[in-house]
Amino acid sequence: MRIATWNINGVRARHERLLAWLRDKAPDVLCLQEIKCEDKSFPKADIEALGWETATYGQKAYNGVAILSRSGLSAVERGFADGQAEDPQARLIAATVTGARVVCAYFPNGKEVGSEAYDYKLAWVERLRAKLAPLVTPASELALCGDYNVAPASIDVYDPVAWEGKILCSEPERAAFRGLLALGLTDALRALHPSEVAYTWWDYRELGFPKNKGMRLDHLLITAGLAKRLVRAEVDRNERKGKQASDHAPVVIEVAAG
DNA sequence: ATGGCAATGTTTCATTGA
Repeated sequence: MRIATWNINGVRARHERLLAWLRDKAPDVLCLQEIKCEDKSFPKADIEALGWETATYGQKAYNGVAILSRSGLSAVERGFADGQAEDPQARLIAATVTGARVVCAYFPNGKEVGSEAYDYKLAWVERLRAKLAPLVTPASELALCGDYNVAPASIDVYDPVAWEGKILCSEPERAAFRGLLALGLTDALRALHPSEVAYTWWDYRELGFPKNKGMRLDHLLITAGLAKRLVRAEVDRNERKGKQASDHAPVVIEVAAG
Protein backbone atom coordinates (compact mmCIF):
# COMPACT_ATOMS: atom_id res chain seq x y z
CA MET A 1 0.00 0.00 0.00
CA ARG A 2 1.30 3.42 -0.94
CA ILE A 3 0.31 6.33 1.29
CA ALA A 4 1.07 9.93 0.37
CA THR A 5 0.69 13.31 2.00
CA TRP A 6 0.74 16.66 0.22
CA ASN A 7 0.06 20.22 1.29
CA ILE A 8 -1.42 21.29 -2.02
CA ASN A 9 -1.81 24.99 -1.12
CA GLY A 10 -5.18 25.45 -2.81
CA VAL A 11 -6.80 22.54 -4.62
CA ARG A 12 -8.56 24.74 -7.15
CA ALA A 13 -5.30 26.42 -8.13
CA ARG A 14 -3.69 22.97 -8.43
CA HIS A 15 -6.59 21.13 -10.08
CA GLU A 16 -4.76 19.88 -13.19
CA ARG A 17 -1.54 19.16 -11.33
CA LEU A 18 -3.44 17.07 -8.79
CA LEU A 19 -5.14 14.98 -11.45
CA ALA A 20 -1.87 14.51 -13.35
CA TRP A 21 -0.08 13.52 -10.15
CA LEU A 22 -2.76 10.97 -9.24
CA ARG A 23 -2.60 9.42 -12.71
CA ASP A 24 1.19 9.30 -12.62
CA LYS A 25 1.82 8.14 -9.03
CA ALA A 26 -1.44 6.35 -8.28
CA PRO A 27 -1.06 6.16 -4.50
CA ASP A 28 -3.62 4.06 -2.65
CA VAL A 29 -4.19 6.88 -0.21
CA LEU A 30 -3.49 10.59 -0.54
CA CYS A 31 -3.86 13.01 2.35
CA LEU A 32 -4.26 16.62 1.26
CA GLN A 33 -3.86 19.73 3.38
CA GLU A 34 -4.71 23.35 2.68
CA ILE A 35 -7.36 22.58 0.09
CA LYS A 36 -8.55 26.15 0.80
CA CYS A 37 -12.13 25.57 -0.31
CA GLU A 38 -15.48 24.47 0.97
CA ASP A 39 -16.54 20.86 0.40
CA LYS A 40 -18.87 21.82 -2.45
CA SER A 41 -15.93 23.33 -4.40
CA PHE A 42 -13.69 20.28 -4.08
CA PRO A 43 -13.10 18.54 -7.47
CA LYS A 44 -14.75 15.35 -6.23
CA ALA A 45 -16.17 14.20 -9.57
CA ASP A 46 -12.87 14.50 -11.48
CA ILE A 47 -11.03 12.58 -8.76
CA GLU A 48 -13.68 9.88 -8.53
CA ALA A 49 -13.54 9.48 -12.31
CA LEU A 50 -9.89 8.47 -11.87
CA GLY A 51 -10.84 5.87 -9.28
CA TRP A 52 -10.39 7.53 -5.90
CA GLU A 53 -13.08 8.02 -3.29
CA THR A 54 -12.90 11.31 -1.42
CA ALA A 55 -13.67 12.55 2.06
CA THR A 56 -13.30 16.26 2.66
CA TYR A 57 -13.39 18.66 5.57
CA GLY A 58 -13.21 22.00 3.86
CA GLN A 59 -13.40 25.60 4.89
CA LYS A 60 -13.64 28.84 2.97
CA ALA A 61 -10.27 30.36 1.96
CA TYR A 62 -8.06 28.77 4.59
CA ASN A 63 -7.07 25.35 5.88
CA GLY A 64 -9.18 22.40 4.76
CA VAL A 65 -8.12 18.75 4.56
CA ALA A 66 -9.09 15.72 2.50
CA ILE A 67 -8.38 12.00 2.20
CA LEU A 68 -8.45 10.25 -1.17
CA SER A 69 -8.49 6.46 -1.38
CA ARG A 70 -8.78 3.91 -4.14
CA SER A 71 -9.15 1.11 -1.57
CA GLY A 72 -12.31 2.33 0.13
CA LEU A 73 -12.96 4.81 2.93
CA SER A 74 -14.97 4.17 6.07
CA ALA A 75 -15.56 5.63 9.52
CA VAL A 76 -14.77 9.16 8.36
CA GLU A 77 -14.28 11.59 11.23
CA ARG A 78 -13.98 15.35 10.79
CA GLY A 79 -12.22 17.49 13.35
CA PHE A 80 -11.20 16.27 16.79
CA ALA A 81 -14.62 14.83 17.65
CA ASP A 82 -13.34 14.36 21.21
CA GLY A 83 -16.24 15.79 23.14
CA GLN A 84 -14.66 19.22 23.60
CA ALA A 85 -15.73 22.29 21.63
CA GLU A 86 -14.72 21.65 18.04
CA ASP A 87 -11.77 23.52 16.56
CA PRO A 88 -13.29 26.15 14.22
CA GLN A 89 -10.41 25.60 11.80
CA ALA A 90 -10.71 22.58 9.52
CA ARG A 91 -7.38 20.87 10.11
CA LEU A 92 -8.12 17.23 10.82
CA ILE A 93 -9.86 14.36 9.07
CA ALA A 94 -9.53 10.62 9.60
CA ALA A 95 -10.75 7.52 7.83
CA THR A 96 -10.18 3.79 7.84
CA VAL A 97 -8.68 2.22 4.70
CA THR A 98 -8.32 -1.56 4.52
CA GLY A 99 -8.06 -1.80 8.28
CA ALA A 100 -5.55 1.02 8.71
CA ARG A 101 -6.55 4.26 10.39
CA VAL A 102 -5.38 7.19 8.28
CA VAL A 103 -5.26 10.56 10.03
CA CYS A 104 -4.71 13.62 7.86
CA ALA A 105 -3.58 16.70 9.76
CA TYR A 106 -2.73 20.29 8.97
CA PHE A 107 -0.95 21.55 12.07
CA PRO A 108 -1.21 25.26 12.83
CA ASN A 109 1.67 27.41 11.61
CA GLY A 110 2.15 29.29 14.86
CA LYS A 111 3.28 32.55 13.24
CA GLU A 112 5.85 33.55 15.84
CA VAL A 113 7.19 32.03 19.04
CA GLY A 114 5.26 33.45 21.98
CA SER A 115 2.31 34.66 19.91
CA GLU A 116 -1.31 33.70 20.44
CA ALA A 117 -1.06 31.55 17.32
CA TYR A 118 1.94 29.78 18.84
CA ASP A 119 0.01 28.91 22.00
CA TYR A 120 -2.84 27.64 19.84
CA LYS A 121 -0.37 25.49 17.90
CA LEU A 122 1.11 23.84 20.98
CA ALA A 123 -2.33 23.24 22.50
CA TRP A 124 -3.53 21.82 19.18
CA VAL A 125 -0.69 19.29 19.00
CA GLU A 126 -1.28 18.23 22.59
CA ARG A 127 -4.97 17.76 21.88
CA LEU A 128 -4.06 15.60 18.87
CA ARG A 129 -1.60 13.59 20.98
CA ALA A 130 -4.28 12.91 23.57
CA LYS A 131 -6.74 11.87 20.88
CA LEU A 132 -4.29 9.44 19.28
CA ALA A 133 -2.92 7.95 22.50
CA PRO A 134 -5.52 5.19 22.79
CA LEU A 135 -5.30 4.40 19.07
CA VAL A 136 -1.56 3.73 18.98
CA THR A 137 -0.78 0.23 20.18
CA PRO A 138 1.92 -2.25 19.19
CA ALA A 139 -0.55 -4.09 16.99
CA SER A 140 -2.58 -1.20 15.59
CA GLU A 141 -2.16 0.13 12.07
CA LEU A 142 -2.33 3.91 12.04
CA ALA A 143 -0.65 6.60 9.95
CA LEU A 144 -0.58 10.25 10.99
CA CYS A 145 0.05 12.07 7.74
CA GLY A 146 0.31 15.75 7.10
CA ASP A 147 1.92 19.12 7.31
CA TYR A 148 3.20 19.28 10.88
CA ASN A 149 4.76 22.73 10.51
CA VAL A 150 7.66 21.42 12.58
CA ALA A 151 11.20 20.76 11.39
CA PRO A 152 12.18 18.01 13.85
CA ALA A 153 15.98 18.44 13.77
CA SER A 154 18.84 20.55 12.40
CA ILE A 155 19.19 18.30 9.37
CA ASP A 156 15.66 19.29 8.44
CA VAL A 157 16.49 23.00 8.11
CA TYR A 158 18.62 24.70 5.41
CA ASP A 159 20.10 27.16 7.91
CA PRO A 160 19.69 25.70 11.40
CA VAL A 161 21.71 28.47 13.03
CA ALA A 162 19.55 31.25 11.63
CA TRP A 163 16.38 29.33 12.51
CA GLU A 164 17.41 28.21 15.98
CA GLY A 165 14.56 28.89 18.40
CA LYS A 166 12.40 30.35 15.64
CA ILE A 167 8.95 29.23 14.55
CA LEU A 168 8.91 25.69 13.08
CA CYS A 169 12.17 24.94 14.91
CA SER A 170 11.63 26.00 18.53
CA GLU A 171 12.29 23.51 21.29
CA PRO A 172 8.65 23.34 22.49
CA GLU A 173 7.51 22.53 18.95
CA ARG A 174 10.16 19.84 18.60
CA ALA A 175 9.26 18.47 22.01
CA ALA A 176 5.63 18.26 20.88
CA PHE A 177 6.77 16.33 17.81
CA ARG A 178 8.76 13.96 20.01
CA GLY A 179 5.66 13.57 22.16
CA LEU A 180 3.90 12.09 19.16
CA LEU A 181 6.82 9.72 18.54
CA ALA A 182 6.67 8.74 22.21
CA LEU A 183 3.19 7.34 21.66
CA GLY A 184 4.94 4.59 19.70
CA LEU A 185 5.02 6.17 16.27
CA THR A 186 7.88 5.99 13.78
CA ASP A 187 8.98 8.80 11.46
CA ALA A 188 8.79 6.83 8.20
CA LEU A 189 11.21 8.95 6.18
CA ARG A 190 13.84 8.94 8.93
CA ALA A 191 13.43 5.21 9.57
CA LEU A 192 14.69 4.45 6.07
CA HIS A 193 16.88 7.52 5.52
CA PRO A 194 18.39 8.49 8.88
CA SER A 195 20.90 11.03 7.58
CA GLU A 196 19.45 12.26 4.30
CA VAL A 197 18.46 15.86 3.72
CA ALA A 198 14.83 15.51 2.68
CA TYR A 199 13.12 18.88 2.60
CA THR A 200 9.42 18.97 1.78
CA TRP A 201 8.87 22.73 1.66
CA TRP A 202 10.70 25.57 -0.04
CA ASP A 203 9.71 29.23 0.20
CA TYR A 204 8.32 30.76 -2.98
CA ARG A 205 10.46 33.79 -2.26
CA GLU A 206 14.18 34.31 -2.79
CA LEU A 207 14.67 31.33 -5.10
CA GLY A 208 14.03 28.94 -2.25
CA PHE A 209 13.75 25.85 -4.41
CA PRO A 210 16.58 26.45 -6.89
CA LYS A 211 18.87 27.21 -3.98
CA ASN A 212 17.45 24.29 -2.01
CA LYS A 213 16.67 26.51 0.95
CA GLY A 214 14.00 24.27 2.38
CA MET A 215 12.71 22.48 5.43
CA ARG A 216 11.24 19.07 6.21
CA LEU A 217 7.80 19.92 7.59
CA ASP A 218 5.60 17.18 6.11
CA HIS A 219 5.72 13.81 7.79
CA LEU A 220 4.16 10.37 7.99
CA LEU A 221 4.32 8.90 11.47
CA ILE A 222 3.30 5.26 11.55
CA THR A 223 2.65 2.60 14.15
CA ALA A 224 4.92 -0.43 14.58
CA GLY A 225 2.30 -2.54 12.81
CA LEU A 226 3.00 -0.56 9.63
CA ALA A 227 6.66 0.28 10.25
CA LYS A 228 7.69 -3.37 10.22
CA ARG A 229 6.44 -3.57 6.62
CA LEU A 230 7.77 -0.18 5.48
CA VAL A 231 9.77 -0.58 2.27
CA ARG A 232 9.99 2.93 0.77
CA ALA A 233 9.77 6.56 1.82
CA GLU A 234 10.60 9.51 -0.40
CA VAL A 235 9.89 13.12 -1.17
CA ASP A 236 8.62 13.77 -4.68
CA ARG A 237 10.76 16.84 -5.36
CA ASN A 238 9.75 16.73 -9.00
CA GLU A 239 6.29 18.00 -8.12
CA ARG A 240 7.83 21.20 -6.69
CA LYS A 241 9.20 22.08 -10.14
CA GLY A 242 7.64 24.21 -12.82
CA LYS A 243 4.88 26.78 -12.90
CA GLN A 244 2.01 26.68 -10.44
CA ALA A 245 3.72 24.22 -8.11
CA SER A 246 2.65 24.08 -4.49
CA ASP A 247 5.37 25.27 -2.13
CA HIS A 248 5.23 21.78 -0.56
CA ALA A 249 6.25 18.55 -2.29
CA PRO A 250 4.36 15.29 -1.71
CA VAL A 251 5.85 12.60 0.52
CA VAL A 252 5.13 8.99 -0.39
CA ILE A 253 5.66 5.80 1.60
CA GLU A 254 5.09 2.19 0.66
CA VAL A 255 4.07 -0.51 3.11
CA ALA A 256 4.29 -4.13 1.94
CA ALA A 257 1.14 -6.23 2.07
CA GLY A 258 0.65 -7.71 5.53
C1' DA B 1 18.13 23.00 -14.31
C1' DT B 2 14.06 23.77 -10.59
C1' DG B 3 14.27 30.50 -10.94
C1' DG B 4 13.73 36.21 -7.54
C1' DC B 5 5.85 34.88 -3.70
C1' DA B 6 1.23 32.75 -4.14
C1' DA B 7 -3.90 31.81 -3.16
C1' DT B 8 -7.96 33.65 -1.69
C1' DG B 9 -11.47 36.94 -0.56
C1' DT B 10 -12.07 41.06 2.22
C1' DT B 11 -10.44 42.16 -4.64
C1' DT B 12 -6.91 46.66 -7.40
C1' DC B 13 -5.22 45.73 -1.46
C1' DA B 14 -5.25 42.73 2.93
C1' DT B 15 -4.44 38.44 5.07
C1' DT B 16 -2.05 34.31 5.69
C1' DG B 17 1.49 31.14 5.07
C1' DA B 18 6.37 29.00 7.00
